[in-house]
Amino acid sequence: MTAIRGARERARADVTAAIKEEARRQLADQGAAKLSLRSVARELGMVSSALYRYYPSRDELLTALIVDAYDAIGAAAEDALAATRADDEPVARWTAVCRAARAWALAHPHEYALIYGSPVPGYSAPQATVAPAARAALVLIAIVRDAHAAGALRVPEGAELPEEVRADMTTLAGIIGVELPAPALAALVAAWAQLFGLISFELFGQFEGGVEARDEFFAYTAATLGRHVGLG
Amino acid sequence: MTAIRGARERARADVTAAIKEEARRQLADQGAAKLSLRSVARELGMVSSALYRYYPSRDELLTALIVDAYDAIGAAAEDALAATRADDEPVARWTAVCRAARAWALAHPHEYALIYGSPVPGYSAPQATVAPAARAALVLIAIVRDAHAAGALRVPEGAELPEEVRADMTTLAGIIGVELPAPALAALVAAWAQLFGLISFELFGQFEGGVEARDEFFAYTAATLGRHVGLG
DNA sequence: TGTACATCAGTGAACGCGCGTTCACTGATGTAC
DNA sequence: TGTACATCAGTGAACGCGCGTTCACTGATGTAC
Repeated sequence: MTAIRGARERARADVTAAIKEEARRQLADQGAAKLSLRSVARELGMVSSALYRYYPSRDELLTALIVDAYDAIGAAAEDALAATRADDEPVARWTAVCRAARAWALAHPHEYALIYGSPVPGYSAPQATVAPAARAALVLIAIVRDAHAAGALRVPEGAELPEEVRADMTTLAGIIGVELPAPALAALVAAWAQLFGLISFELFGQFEGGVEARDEFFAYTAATLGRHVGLG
Repeated sequence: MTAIRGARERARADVTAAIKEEARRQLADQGAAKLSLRSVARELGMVSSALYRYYPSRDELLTALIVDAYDAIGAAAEDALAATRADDEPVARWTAVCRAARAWALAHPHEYALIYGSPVPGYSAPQATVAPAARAALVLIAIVRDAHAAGALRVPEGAELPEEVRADMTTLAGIIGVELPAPALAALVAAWAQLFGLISFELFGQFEGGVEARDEFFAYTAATLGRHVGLG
């Protein structure tokens, strides 16, 4: 009876989801280091060993949360892009996406720290996290690719791109299937890292006592960053 | 007898240093999360409670390590600057300092993560860490200040600086006692965060599979960053 | 429709681990007269 | 120089905590005939 089997499977899916949800709640509250299978089980009124029917280890649960976090910030970036109009200035679209990423980070500091902070000790990210991790970056890439296709991308001026970096960028362009001049892609990769540097510094307290108008500072800097990538 | 009192005090200083040294060794090996008073004591052949004669709690020991880490990367930056010549191009001096910071981070990943990664859960940085934290940043500031004094600093082009940010930068310039136009200082603060964004992305594995020629990519990007700050 | 069997979610106890911190103590080192 | 006292580093036992994971089990849910 597929309907009855469906019932059992649905129950299983429900409990799996409840476990992940409670785990995410504790992650958001306390951070990854404090997250334990036992406390998740306790909160759900289960015995800790029961969780092993759903996740074979703490690391697997952590992986699920990491994937979710990458997906969440990726979705936030995608939504922000979708909310702009195709004929907005590229740099405006860029800034909108940057602000969305920052807003998500400020709203979910522990989840952000889980994916962009120091690696969790003893945990090494499995293959399953690679694709979700790229999601937010792909949104930035799309903006630049569109601008380039529309002939609205300036070539980044400055020093000659080193040969090895040019090779990396050519390979990378092939992998992600996007046609961009190597210097533009290099600038984009750098900007991507720099964007998260800004967010991390703010979130991890390095701006404390130096920068008070954080929203304005970020918006201004993100726009500057977009212009350095060649967006007008 | 000051000589005899000196002996007891010297012994105390020795043991204090040995504890910190062993703690740093374990931090470098395993990361901050795995660092425990008990294992430090074990390694030193002491009983765990004996450490409390030297550090009143684990957090105090952690604070000492944080201060040391900031001091170490600060010293690396200062040394790199001192190794350049005053008549080198400002952007070359800038790049040298950036590379030194990166080299230190690559050589001391766990110590780097302790100060620039996610905050340690349940630990809040005391006042004592503020001054050492600024040390590396002051080196970058000095380069830009010198260039400005020599009339060799371009004013960052681009959008008008928002009023609130201008105010922050004016205040900040006063605090650190440096005469720089607000847009230049804003670009500098942004570059500072972005520099550590680059280092963190590399160290925490975000470049995995995308950027292989890391040395070249970093050097190129650091130079570009310096030029964006207005160095020529 | 009814019965025998298989699946599988959840239980409860246990293993073995390591942690930070407190406390009463011993015994060596230093101080004052 | 010698003696009585104070300081203080280090000991060892204990408290109380929480963790991840394993394992034999019960009993309800689903399956096959």
